[in-house]
Amino acid sequence: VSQLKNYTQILREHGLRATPQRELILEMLAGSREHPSADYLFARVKERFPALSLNTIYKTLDLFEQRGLIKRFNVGENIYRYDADIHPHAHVICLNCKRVDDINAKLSDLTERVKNEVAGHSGYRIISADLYFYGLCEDCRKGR
Amino acid sequence: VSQLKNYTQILREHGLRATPQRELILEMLAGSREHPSADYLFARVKERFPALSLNTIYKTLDLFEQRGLIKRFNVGENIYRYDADIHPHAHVICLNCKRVDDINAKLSDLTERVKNEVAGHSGYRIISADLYFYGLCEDCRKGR
DNA sequence: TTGAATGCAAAATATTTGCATCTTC
DNA sequence: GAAGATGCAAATATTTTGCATTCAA
Repeated sequence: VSQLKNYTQILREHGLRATPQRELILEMLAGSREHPSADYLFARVKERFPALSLNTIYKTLDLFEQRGLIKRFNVGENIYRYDADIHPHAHVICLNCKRVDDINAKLSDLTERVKNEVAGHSGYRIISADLYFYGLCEDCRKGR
Repeated sequence: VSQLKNYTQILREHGLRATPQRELILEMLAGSREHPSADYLFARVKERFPALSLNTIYKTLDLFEQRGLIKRFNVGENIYRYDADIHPHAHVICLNCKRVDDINAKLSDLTERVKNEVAGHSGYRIISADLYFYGLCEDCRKGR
């Protein structure tokens, strides 16, 4: 999602009504590197819209995903996380602090490369790929 | 898990008491290519142990995973699935019928290869990798 | 003004916890 | 016999559904 466009415009371009809640949810996702869960977004968006319901968060996120605005995924926690960066990219998860980071930019083509390799050698017609790497982040290794 | 050993022996080798429920759960996992969920295992094991509780399934599966007997994972459904094949290997998931298959044997080293590639180029110390590929299985493509 | 979005409440799904009883070693 | 496993019940966590009210276009 381009940082230069305003969110009203982006929503309309995707055939969605521009409500203040939706704009803020999208803004938070686009401005976050944390791959937030519904619960986390609910808490943050509720600060500005105290009457907000979790229902709105879930409905909005589902809709955004259906229109291709965001991606929903699961790193193995049985919690959905959401990402405004829909460009295929792999994730690294810290087994200690549970943070979820994007993979190093040097490996930005990894997901596509691996997907293409599998596509030719599988009984399936492959449409997408999700790659997750588990380990220890720098902070946790240094005991921070 | 070797097919030749009996499950009593395998459990004891892993420091676990051999109860009939555990033996059957392990046998079912080892004999299945379906990557079953807790719920599915519960239904199947309950056929032979009608008093079985879901609690036992979950406790047993957790324990098995802690001892390295099985692997727990999540293909993006918010349901845990379990696999007695602990050898690192990628999975392909049918977006239509939701079946979860192991990747083609020709690509058996894919997970390790990709993991090693990432290990050198990441701020993380990488310990493991999970690769998921989504698409349409042969049956669904042929409209079966 | 009208169809769609929101909020509130309840339900559904999956998993975890507490505890008494029973079983394995 | 003692530590550990099982079963039953209740609790927790996350997501989904139903419906009346409000809002965007």
